[in-house]
Amino acid sequence: MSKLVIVESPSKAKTISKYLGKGYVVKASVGHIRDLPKNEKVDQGGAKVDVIDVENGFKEIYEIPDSKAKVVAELKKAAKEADELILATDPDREGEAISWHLLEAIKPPKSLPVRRVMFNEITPKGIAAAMAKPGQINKDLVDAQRARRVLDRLVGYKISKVLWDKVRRGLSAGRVQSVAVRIIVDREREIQAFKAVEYWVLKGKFAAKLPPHFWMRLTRLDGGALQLGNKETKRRVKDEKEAHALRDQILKAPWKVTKLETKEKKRNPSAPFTTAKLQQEAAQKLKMGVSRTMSNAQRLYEGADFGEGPVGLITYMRTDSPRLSPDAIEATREFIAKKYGKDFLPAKARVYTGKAGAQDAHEAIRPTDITRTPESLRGNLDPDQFRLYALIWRRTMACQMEAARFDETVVEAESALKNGETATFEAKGEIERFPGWLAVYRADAAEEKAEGIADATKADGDDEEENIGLPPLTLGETLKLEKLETDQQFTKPPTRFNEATLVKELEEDGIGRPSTYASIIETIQNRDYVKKVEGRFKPTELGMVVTDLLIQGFKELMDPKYTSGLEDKLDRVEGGEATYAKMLKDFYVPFEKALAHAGAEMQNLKAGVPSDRVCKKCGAPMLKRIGRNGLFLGCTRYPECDGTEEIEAMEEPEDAPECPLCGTTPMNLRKGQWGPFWACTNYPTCKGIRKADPKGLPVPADEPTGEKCPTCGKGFVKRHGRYGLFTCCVDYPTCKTVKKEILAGFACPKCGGDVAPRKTRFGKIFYGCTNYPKCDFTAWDKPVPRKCPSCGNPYLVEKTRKPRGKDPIQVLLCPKEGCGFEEGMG
DNA sequence: CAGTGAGCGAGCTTCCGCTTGACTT
Repeated sequence: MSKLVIVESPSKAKTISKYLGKGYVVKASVGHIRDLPKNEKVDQGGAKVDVIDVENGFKEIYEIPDSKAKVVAELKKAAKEADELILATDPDREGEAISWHLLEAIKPPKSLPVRRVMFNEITPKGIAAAMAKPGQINKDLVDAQRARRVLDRLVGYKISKVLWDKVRRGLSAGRVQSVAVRIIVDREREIQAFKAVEYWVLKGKFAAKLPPHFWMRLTRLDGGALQLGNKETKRRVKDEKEAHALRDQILKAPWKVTKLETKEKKRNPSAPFTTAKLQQEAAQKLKMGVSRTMSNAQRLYEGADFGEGPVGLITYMRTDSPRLSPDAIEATREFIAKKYGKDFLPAKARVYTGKAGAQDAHEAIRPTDITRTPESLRGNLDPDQFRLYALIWRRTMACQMEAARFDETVVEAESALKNGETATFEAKGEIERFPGWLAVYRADAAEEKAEGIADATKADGDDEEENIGLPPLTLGETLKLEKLETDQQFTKPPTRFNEATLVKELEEDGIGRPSTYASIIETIQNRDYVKKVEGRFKPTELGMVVTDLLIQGFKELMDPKYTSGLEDKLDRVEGGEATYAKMLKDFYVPFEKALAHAGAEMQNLKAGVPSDRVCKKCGAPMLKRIGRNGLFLGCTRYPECDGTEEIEAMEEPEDAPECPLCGTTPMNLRKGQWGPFWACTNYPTCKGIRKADPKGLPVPADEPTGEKCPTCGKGFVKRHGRYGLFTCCVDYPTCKTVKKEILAGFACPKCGGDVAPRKTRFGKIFYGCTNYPKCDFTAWDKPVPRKCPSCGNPYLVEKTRKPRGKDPIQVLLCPKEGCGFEEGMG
């Protein structure tokens, strides 16, 4: 007999199993095992049963989803064979609920002792300490999770239904996704409302007694700070005239050093990585997207095999805490002392604590063994994982090292101008006195450049700062102004969010969790609320309209601060100050009112909502409406007047084609019955069109091959069809002559006929014999006429393999069952 | 290939968080 320990993650189960040794069986729940049913339930009589019984204390139904049936069955079986059940799910709200659900699902006999154990750190010491003081499930924490779950379901499903009714079926809304879209919409509006302000920057090149020459900027006029960036200040050199007048005055004035100050400045290292910080840094320095970062991190967490079974290389990658275990701090300090010397080690360990709202179930993301340097892993990891590991290793090392120290010198030169104003030039110079933690980032700087890692020392500091080499100077020393430059500048609009900066924003407002950041980004794009333009999020017209409607109808929920308010309420449930039912009732009463109001009053895009546009045909106002092809403007007098207009011009790819009939360029991208196509700008005078693929990219024109069609005598062309390139008669499809080279001469292995690409009714492409239905040969992947060197099968197939975190690769493999032959392509 | 918007109304869409593999017409 043994004790059954249940954790959430299979990898964690492996590690803990190793630490606990004999007498324990460690298994994983693989996340949540029960959930609210996805759809409405009906009882035996066919009557609807509420998943959440609002009238009855919000009593909810849970079920085990099909995908989890196997796991639960296994856990049940293991529990039967155990003499003790130890629930060791994560030490947070969700983890507590998983433990409770496990008990409810496993229903262990009364005779089986059940204990709840919390591992705050997966180290031998941490686990031993946790096992020594087991407790029981905290029902208040479970209730808080239930309340969170039920509230999210009520909000998500009920508001989504309102959108189906008012805008379009299939749309969705939720506490997290709708606010994420709102943040992007708000930023877009700021950008639209932004008006650039002109300002001029004056820079002077000065010479002192000793070289080198140095540049100073004019920073103040009559003591008032000048505008030198987006930040508005008292004084602004507003145009060329003013800049040039100032220049004339400055050139005539005498200059000397009026201030010379040198101060020591310290720069401390950043805290260890949380999920959000890792995502930001990986985006900035490795140009790695959020989901790629997470899958690479997952691989590092699951570990690599160095011959003694897999070893996890980093701690858990979904965490909101920058906390390090005492063991890890100790090990890191030891290693720093050994590698860099005592000078680089602060007298006391640096301690990082999480934000107040953080759930702190896991440590920061750090290497499991700090002595495992990136160098020692080179060649054992694939490039992405290596770069990510190096990023994590350095950040962890640096966080326990001494501050970097600089001497910062500020120089000022002041002079009274002829017009009575006092002008001040200023420059800052910086000299490094001690590198401290920067040493970690410098070590292999050259090598990393080759690997495409941006200069890591810069990102923690400010890019704006100018590093000017100042000459030795003395106070009162005369300076010669050798050159004066005037630069026209404009204030810059705010930038759109990219994946990492959006996550940063969400994290700061407490919206979403480390495990969901990547999926939030996916959802808001899948729903067509936002799309990426040059890697940054731009709301679609749909996203803006839906956001506006939701703000009208559900103001509180759409506030970025809503989630933090919710957290406070959940804290009260966790603390036993409020019950599950009370908390939900307080939320639901006003919510139900808002729902009813929205149902009755919310504008309906199908019926049309007023716009500020006027019909070009008849002058009547136009309505913003939604149809099969998205949003458009339609005349209020429809059907008497059928005037319509585009709202959102389609994204025009840069290489707009030339009209094949009249040569006009560029053509317009239009939406037609069968998707986008290119139309001549002179329509309807010229009716030239060009094909476009579903994304709106122009399909290359037909290329004459020089051959003659044997059927009609006209020329043959290479044409880009739905399934790619094929050769056919120019008159296709009038003349249906197609050259039989669809699959590079590949003959059907069953009947010797041709094989052509086909589409299933779901749109998926497969390859089938042209003699269908007489011959039923089909293949999912593109067949290649090459005999399998392993089993002799008459053909191989081309397949794209997508290794996690890596770029997809093309491979050739044998389709025959059990053969397994595979080779890489090019 | 220059569209889309009332009319009938089956059965369907959708949330957030926790965690990893899976097998299509």
